[in-house]
Parts: sequence; structure tokens; C-alpha cells
Amino acid sequence: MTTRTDYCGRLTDADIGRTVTVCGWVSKRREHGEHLAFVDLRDRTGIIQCVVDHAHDIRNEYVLSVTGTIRARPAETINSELPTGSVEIGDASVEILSRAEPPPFQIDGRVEVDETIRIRHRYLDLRNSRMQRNLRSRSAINASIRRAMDAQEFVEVETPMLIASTPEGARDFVVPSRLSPGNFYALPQSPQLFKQLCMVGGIDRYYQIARCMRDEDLRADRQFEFSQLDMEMSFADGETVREVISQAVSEAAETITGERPGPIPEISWLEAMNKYGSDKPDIRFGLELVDLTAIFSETDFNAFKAPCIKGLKVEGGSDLGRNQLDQLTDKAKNWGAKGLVWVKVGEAGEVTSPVAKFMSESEIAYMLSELEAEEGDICFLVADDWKRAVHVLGLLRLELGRPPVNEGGFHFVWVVDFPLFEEVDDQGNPTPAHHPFTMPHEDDLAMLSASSDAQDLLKVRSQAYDLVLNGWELGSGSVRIHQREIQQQIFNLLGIGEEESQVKFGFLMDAFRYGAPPHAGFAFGIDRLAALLVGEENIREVIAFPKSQSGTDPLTEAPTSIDEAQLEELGLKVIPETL
RNA sequence: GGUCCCGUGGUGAAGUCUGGAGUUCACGCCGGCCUGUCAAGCCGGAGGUCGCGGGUUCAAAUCCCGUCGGGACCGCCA
Repeated sequence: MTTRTDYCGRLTDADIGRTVTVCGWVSKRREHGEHLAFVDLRDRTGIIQCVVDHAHDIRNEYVLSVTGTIRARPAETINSELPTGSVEIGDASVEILSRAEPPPFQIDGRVEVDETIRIRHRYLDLRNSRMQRNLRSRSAINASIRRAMDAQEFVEVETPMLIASTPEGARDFVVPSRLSPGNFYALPQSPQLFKQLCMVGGIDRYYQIARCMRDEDLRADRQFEFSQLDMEMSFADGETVREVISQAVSEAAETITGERPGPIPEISWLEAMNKYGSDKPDIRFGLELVDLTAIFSETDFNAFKAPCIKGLKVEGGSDLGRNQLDQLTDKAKNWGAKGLVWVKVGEAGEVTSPVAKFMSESEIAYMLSELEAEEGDICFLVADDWKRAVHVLGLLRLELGRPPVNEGGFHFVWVVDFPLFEEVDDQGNPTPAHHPFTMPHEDDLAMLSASSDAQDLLKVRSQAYDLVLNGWELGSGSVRIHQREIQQQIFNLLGIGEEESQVKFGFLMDAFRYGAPPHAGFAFGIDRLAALLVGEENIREVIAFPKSQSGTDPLTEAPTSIDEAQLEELGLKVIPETL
């Protein structure tokens, strides 16, 4: 085999006269009679046209080494669509390095291909320019993140993949232990505890591009395994952490788009929930939620006798048909709403609505003015408890107005002042909104110790913050508790007793005995960041070998059964599924 | 655990609502022709368990039930 001298996609007018050897796959061949044929050869950089005497024995996707002299194309045959379109390899001699069967799908992207088929033959799909671009972009993002972190004197530390399972958080993937039959390792959901130990260990500034595993249902933006930029820093507050992360994501965004995003705005969790009905607001568009509770405080309409009424207005939406409205109502119910009220605005404030007769004229007028609704608009109202009302309307807002992933630019936003606790569980214990090591807001510490009522605790703010991009949660972080006393207090509130906390997190609590620095950190998902930056609405498009929504790998067929001997060695027995 | 959408030659789509011969279109594949194409062109050809199973019917890609696979979403994801 002749040694490659050049990449296909990089040959230009400057190379005219050079004798080159390129290697790659046959993208296309065009034969013109007995003694003229064109072969488009493709490698990772692009395509070059090779002119050969004949191509009878060449087929698409054959692997060739082509040697010839670069020459300018005749003026009338220049292909402006192709970066290499002004030159060609003339009088090329071809060496077939590998023959190929016709691929199960066309690699040129001319016809769309079912994603399962693409993934089953990912080694072919990867030849396509889309995947080439996506994986290269992802690689560039990783490099730019490392550059940003290195520049800020962070140290990359690797943490173990085989760790102890803790019942908190997502479902663990577990690995049976051969040397300790009946015991299991867990794969990390994140390096959370280890990075905090790094802080106790004086690393001061830690980062890692870490693989994490969570055994939860898959989505367009969720796979079992994912990568995150994980970081932690000592003697730093949340603001400093956000500044560091802003640098890293800005660097990444600039690498891909060529444009550095401006300063990232902050919004409080409460404001995000009230305006967008989501803790990961997509601020590329309006359709903001408006509070209408006070307007209907005197209502006789039973459905509106609720703790909270929220509404949103769609400009020019009154042409929505009954069918569409019914479908939206069904969706709202599926999201947990009892119902969805719509109000169409006609001439001079005349309204059309199935529930118009239950609203007084003043209520209607007040509502329309609050929503700034005018002729031709439609308003949607949800009455429920606050949480459900904003949740349902938030989802409706996305349904009605969310632009495609590659439109509207990149709108990062920090969501700050998350509540410390999410809700109260069956046992009356609050559940942590972030994780149990999150430091409460300094101003709310008093509330924390004084309060005996679980409902009051839900008002306690934490020093936790999320980074959101175009409605996707990129990641979250917090100031951590570094004092054992506060940590124990939180554990107590969560219903985790001293003994239990010692069993689950004893090593961290022990570490904190020996001089724990104040510290704070963050982690964001690289798959999501990469997908958004390259304009893909699905993280599978930036993952070389992804899994299907049901968690199987169409390529390797994983998960598979294992044989009896293997099970026995691990001390495992499979219970047959009984129907 | 739940809601919705999809499954038709190798690939993508139409056909399904309103049952009537495996019908159609584009790409690919195979053969032939063709000396400047580049989504080459022209001529010819091959290629099907309409995901699978059952039911209704004189007749099912089409209607019904079940099931499998894929996707989007709700729940879940500290």
C-alpha cells in the first residue's frame, strides 16, 4: 500500500501539479463509456474527485488508495458545491484495499434512515458527515473545557468507577463482587462524594470529565451513561463557581459557533417557576405565565375555587380548532391537570369559552387586561395548587411555542435560590431538592432550626444553582455543607438518623472531622451541551454508540444473559420470570 | 406505571380513515449503453412473511384484539 500523502478534503488549487496519494471510501462513481470514469473518494475531511480510465471493478464503499497528479478542472466543470471542486486527481491509479458489500443504507444522507438501523450499523453511520461533524465538535468541546479549566488552575483527578451503593438519588447500576459474593459495587451516578473528599484533601480546585451512570428511564436528553464536566473548588462561594463554569461553557460555545456568549443572566427559582412554569426555563420565547388567582377570588365557578390560577396568552391563537383544543386538554390532563380552560378573544373584548358563563364581566375584563389579550388571541387557564398549575402551564407553554432546537440562538441562564427541600414525603420528612450536602441559604438558617412544621421547611432556600440552555438543564451545583453540625441537622430533618448517616456517608462525615474547607462545586452534562451546540435535538446524535429508549444496544444486543458458570462465580442466581 | 405516534422490496415515503390482484414514487442494487460528470444521463432487470400472532369477512397492508420493536412525552432522573 502506498503511503497516504494527503487528506481528500484538503486538496486545493495550491496542490496543482503535485503527485498525491489519498485513501478513503468510494462515495460515488460515475462511468462515461469505456475509458472515462469519476470516483469520488471520501475520508474524514471530505471528498475529492478522482479521474480514472474505468471503474467497472469499483463499487461504493470500497476502500481505495488512489495515486495521481492534482490538476485544475476545466473551467466549465468546476463544482462550486465542493470545497475541493476546482481540482481533481488526474490519471489516477487505484489500489483496492478492501471490497465492500452494498451497505444496508445510503451513507450520503440523501434519504433519511431510521435511527435504529443507523445505530445497528453505527460503524457505517459514523462515515456520514453529520456524525463526523458531531463527534469532532464534541471532541473540540471537551478540549475547550479542559483548556478553560486548566487555565483556571484546576486539577483533573480521576475517581473510582466501582463504588459503594447509596440508596439516595437515582437507581444505581450495580456490579456483583467475585471476591465478596453477595456484595455489590455501584457505578457512580456522579463523583459527588469523592470530589468533596478531594477538597478535604487540599486539591483546592478539582475537575474531571466524568462518566456517570443512572438506571432511570431514557429520553431524548437522557442515556444510562453520560459524561459531565464535574468540578469542585475550596474557599469559594456559588458566585465564583458560576463564574468558572460560565468561562468553560462560553469557551465551548465559542469553539463551535465562533461567537462568545455574553454574560449569563440569573433568575431565581421562584421567578422561573412563576414565569415559565419550569426550573429549566426556555427563555428563547415569550408566552410567559401570568398569575390570575386574585381575579377569581370571589368566583362561584367550582373549578376555579383553587389555591392558584395561572394563565398564558397565545397571540393570534384564536384560530385553533376544537379538535386541537381537545387534544391540548387531553395533554394537560395527562400532565396532571384537572382540566384546561381556554378563552378566545373576539371583537371588542367578546370572549368565546366553554366556561364563559361562569365568569363575570369584570373577571373577564380584568383577566384580559392582565394577560394583555386582544382580538384574535387565545388564553389558557389552569386552576390547581400552585405547583401543579405552573407545571401544567409550563408544559403547555413549551407545547405551543417552543422553537426547534437549532433556532433562536443560545440562551444560557442561571437558575439560583432553589428551595432546599422539594416536598414532604409520606413519613412527613422533607426530600432534598438537590442533594443532602447542599448548604442552606445563610439568611434562612434560622428558619431551618426554628421550624417544626415541614411545610415551612419547603420555604427554606438553598445555595444551589442550575445552568440551563434553551430549556435543557445542563447541570447543577451548590455550596456544600462543610460543618458536621449543620450536616447532621440536615440529616435529622431528612429523617436520616445518626446511625444511618454513619453507615451511608460515614467516610465523608469522618473526613469532615479533620479540617474541611468551605467548598462549592458544579457539574454539567457534556452530551447535552454538545447536542445543543451542534443543533441536534437528541443526545444520541453526539454519542458514538448510544442505546435505544428501552436501554438496549441495537449494535451489540446488550444487555445479554450470562452463563451459569459466570453466575455461580459471582454468587448469583437468576429468578425465572413468572407470569 | 401511564399517554401518544410509527412499523409496507436494501433505504425513505404514499397506500390504511372509506377492505377488493403486492399497487405507486424517489434513492440504492444488478446488467447494458455512454469521453467531463459531480443528486450524471439513457435503456433493461431483480428484489416483498405489508413487524409477529389471532379474530371478523367471500375477501385484510387496510377493520378488531393481543404481542414485539422503535420514537416523543408524563411519572422517574438526590
